[in-house]
Amino acid sequence: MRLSHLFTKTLREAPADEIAVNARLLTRGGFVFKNSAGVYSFLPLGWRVMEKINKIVREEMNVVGGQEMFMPALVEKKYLEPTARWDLDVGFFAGGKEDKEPGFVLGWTHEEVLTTIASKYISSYKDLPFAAYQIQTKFRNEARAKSGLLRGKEFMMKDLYSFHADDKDLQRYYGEVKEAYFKIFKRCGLDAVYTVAAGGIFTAGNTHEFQILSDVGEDTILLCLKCGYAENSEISEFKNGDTCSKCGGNMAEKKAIEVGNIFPLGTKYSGALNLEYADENGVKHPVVMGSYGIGVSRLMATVVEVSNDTQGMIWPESIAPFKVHLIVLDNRKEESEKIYDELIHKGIETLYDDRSDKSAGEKFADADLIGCPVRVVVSNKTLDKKSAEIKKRTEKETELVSL
RNA sequence: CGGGCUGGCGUAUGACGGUGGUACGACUGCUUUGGGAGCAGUUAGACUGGGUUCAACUCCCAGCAGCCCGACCA
Repeated sequence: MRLSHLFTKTLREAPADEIAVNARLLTRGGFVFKNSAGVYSFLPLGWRVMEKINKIVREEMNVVGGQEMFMPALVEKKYLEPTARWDLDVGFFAGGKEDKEPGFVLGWTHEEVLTTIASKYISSYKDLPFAAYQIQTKFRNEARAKSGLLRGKEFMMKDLYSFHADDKDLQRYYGEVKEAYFKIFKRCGLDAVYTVAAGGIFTAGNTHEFQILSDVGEDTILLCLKCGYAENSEISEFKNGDTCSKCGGNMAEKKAIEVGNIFPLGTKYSGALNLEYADENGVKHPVVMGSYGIGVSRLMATVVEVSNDTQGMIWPESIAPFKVHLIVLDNRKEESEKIYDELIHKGIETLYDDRSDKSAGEKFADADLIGCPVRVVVSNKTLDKKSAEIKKRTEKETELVSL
């Protein structure tokens, strides 16, 4: 991609009304555009990052047998009435202007929708287990959108749902998804803390969250500094400084960003929506379910929050919009075009700053802001030595490589 | 949803209640290219609606919007 063709531009200053680091940097870099509070567009650079994250998520979901699908954003009343979730004050209700009552809600979760679909196809123990997921925009009428992309009214989520014959099989699968989640966050450059939490409006039992330690996080967790056991403060009986009941270590209170969560749902939804299967003896049982979410847009913002410096974002290679940011100085276009073609030919994703009306300093500043892992400079200075200069975003030193 | 703060070009600011300026940015052209270049030209602003006043960007009220705190929260 040539910077001269990219329709977005970097901004020298962040908008006055963005405080959160993720929103300031993503906006300045031209990754996102705030349309309304808590409602963002993903611009070409931001969408590339989003799709890289989604690709990682897909790969790991497929490893645990997740079947990708796509469900409607418009969820009709009849789906949520059986579980008494239609009247919850969570979603944006939708209907025609002349309708007396809204007939739909913009989907804020899809347990009921998929359970209803599954009930048409699942009837025997032979049909179980299975798991399906989607990556889709979710809509929640947040009373208070905040912190840039960390809490929005509209956001990207990966939601996986699993269906089992019994609780034992659910627990087996739950463990597999847990491991898949750790891999996803690791591949995105994040260390997640597995945290015991409350079920909220999804289940009566405990659930588990994946938390990324960060002072801007809105969750507070109690984390054992020795064994890593963690509980969300909303259910924890630990206090800062207490002794860990698992290993005797020290429990520390930490702020964290919740990037994922997994729920052993049991039969709450299958029961309400008549999703049953017949066992080997022909006896019917409700299907046992689990659901598993990752806020993928929040994940992107979280990476920015934990990986940046005064100059800009620092993307891990796995999700960077481009691997290489190629800069040409002194108008040495002929040479830089050749290098660009070569990089593209080798399949190396390259953002090429071919602009001839920008100063060297501005190009460097933009490269630092956008935060691709490797910067390559071609200039009189490097070409005199028949070379190009390479610098990693995470390092200060540059090195010359011959052409 | 309760509370607070804020509301003027993209950003930062100046103007006593009396003709809305300036700097940076952005745009056009030319000259430039190793850390946000130079010259010239251009662009663009008082959230909305009421009220007070001879006169409102300025004061008052309401609404709206944004941010922040809290409540809430897959």
